[in-house]
Amino acid sequence: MALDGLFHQMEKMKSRDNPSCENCRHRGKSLFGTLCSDDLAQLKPHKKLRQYRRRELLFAQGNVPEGLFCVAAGQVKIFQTGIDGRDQIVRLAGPGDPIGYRALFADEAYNASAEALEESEVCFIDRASVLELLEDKPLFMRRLLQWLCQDLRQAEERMRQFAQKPVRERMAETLVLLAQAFGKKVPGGIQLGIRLTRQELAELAGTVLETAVRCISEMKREKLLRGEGRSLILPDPAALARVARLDLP
Amino acid sequence: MALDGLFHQMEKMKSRDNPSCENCRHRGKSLFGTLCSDDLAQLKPHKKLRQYRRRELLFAQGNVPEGLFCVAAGQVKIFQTGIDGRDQIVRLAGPGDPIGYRALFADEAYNASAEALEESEVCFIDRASVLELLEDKPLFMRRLLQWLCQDLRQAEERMRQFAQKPVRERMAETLVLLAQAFGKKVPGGIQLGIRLTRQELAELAGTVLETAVRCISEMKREKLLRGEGRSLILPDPAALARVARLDLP
DNA sequence: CGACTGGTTGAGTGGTCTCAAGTCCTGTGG
DNA sequence: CCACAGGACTTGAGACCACTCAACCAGTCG
Repeated sequence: MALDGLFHQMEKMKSRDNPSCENCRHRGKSLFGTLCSDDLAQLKPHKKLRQYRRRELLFAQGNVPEGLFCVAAGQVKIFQTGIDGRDQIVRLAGPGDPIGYRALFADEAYNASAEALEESEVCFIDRASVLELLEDKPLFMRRLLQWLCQDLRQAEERMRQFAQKPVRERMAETLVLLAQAFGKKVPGGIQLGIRLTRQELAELAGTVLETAVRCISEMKREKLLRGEGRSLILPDPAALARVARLDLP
Repeated sequence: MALDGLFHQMEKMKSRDNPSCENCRHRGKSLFGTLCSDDLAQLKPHKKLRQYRRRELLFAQGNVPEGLFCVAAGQVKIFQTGIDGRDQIVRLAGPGDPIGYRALFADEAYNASAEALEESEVCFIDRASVLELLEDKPLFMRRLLQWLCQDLRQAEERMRQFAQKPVRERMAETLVLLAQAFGKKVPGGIQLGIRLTRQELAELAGTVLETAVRCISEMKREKLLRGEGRSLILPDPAALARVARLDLP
């Protein structure tokens, strides 16, 4: 009995521990890395952990932000839908990454949608609490500023790539960056640790499904890529990076 | 012509009268809109007004930021140079707009260059003073945050346009936005109040000189544009906006 | 088993880019 | 004021890249 009770207790703690940021292993890197335990405790009642299944929307383009999302586990894609229904993935968010903060702080409707790529757990903090944080904690705002600066640099960088590079190079770059961000070392290369359809790869690289497929097939023929079941392996990321003519790093 | 020259003269005198921000008519909208007169007075010794001639560089990609620029008069283009030497204009800055703040606050080298499009006067505030401002004035940081949010939205928006829209639509959009930002009403339409070469229009729209020229010629044939000497007139901006399939407003 | 989703390939077309003339402006120095 | 050099602009021809449409295959799930 006692044991059973203890076990039950542990289970509860696990699921309630996760929702608390104190022990979140992503805390250091995240937006909340500058907050002390007291701050986090204060934040706790205004925070909910939500579960999302693959394909489920966190929010949709045009909605009004009710709060701030922060990924605890899983992967989320943020994308804009164009006039003809074609989607463009703006960025991917993994554990520790905040979502939807731009619209929230600019006090606008979302101009992108967010969708879980896999089973995900996402923290949600209500609007008022976040804004309060912004008022009271200069370091929080500072961190937020850093985040915006990063995103802005990447967005401008990517804008230029889209304007100047052919699809093949953009696809190579996309794969290299995915490998850097979500890659796992496996014998014989780096495996993409994220589940994306060809359609989604196309939307990342800014092209169309068929063209993306052709690029990937071609790269496989050139031994720059290998397919392992559903996921891709990069035997030589450096070679791919040369194909991409990466100009920053 | 003569009128234009006079106007220029007036502009010059105005800005020569007040190198200090207190009376700057762009103060309200600018980054410094939240600062009181005392703050501005304190800032004064760390501030210099610099003159730039057309084509002159404010800073170059790769440089380390020494401070913050803020346009007092004139026009400045911010652009990135690609691997093959092709330039992409990231944005334009007019009176009241800050320049180079992203790199400064992210503590990185510039990843773009800035060049005066015409005779311009630009305020320069040294790095230490700006960072101090950031520490001491929460409202200043808040304003900065807003600015970053705006720029990020535009960058992401533009990224999608580049990925999804054909050149003709992007060029139409570019012209409409230029008209909104720098247009002057003249009999028979709106005239672009900014001096850009076809090359620069191409770099804004993310294409090549020849293609840009062809788009413009075509639009002239369709009466969507008129050329007045060097500058362009939009007889019917709304029609152009339809061509551009503007999806936000 | 059929419906469905995701992946793959082919054929054809049109949009953009490149290269290569030319012409039109404009600022400059005689 | 003119002449001129050089930059800015314009147009054409050709090649190629990327998109569309269409068909087909391989799993997966009810």
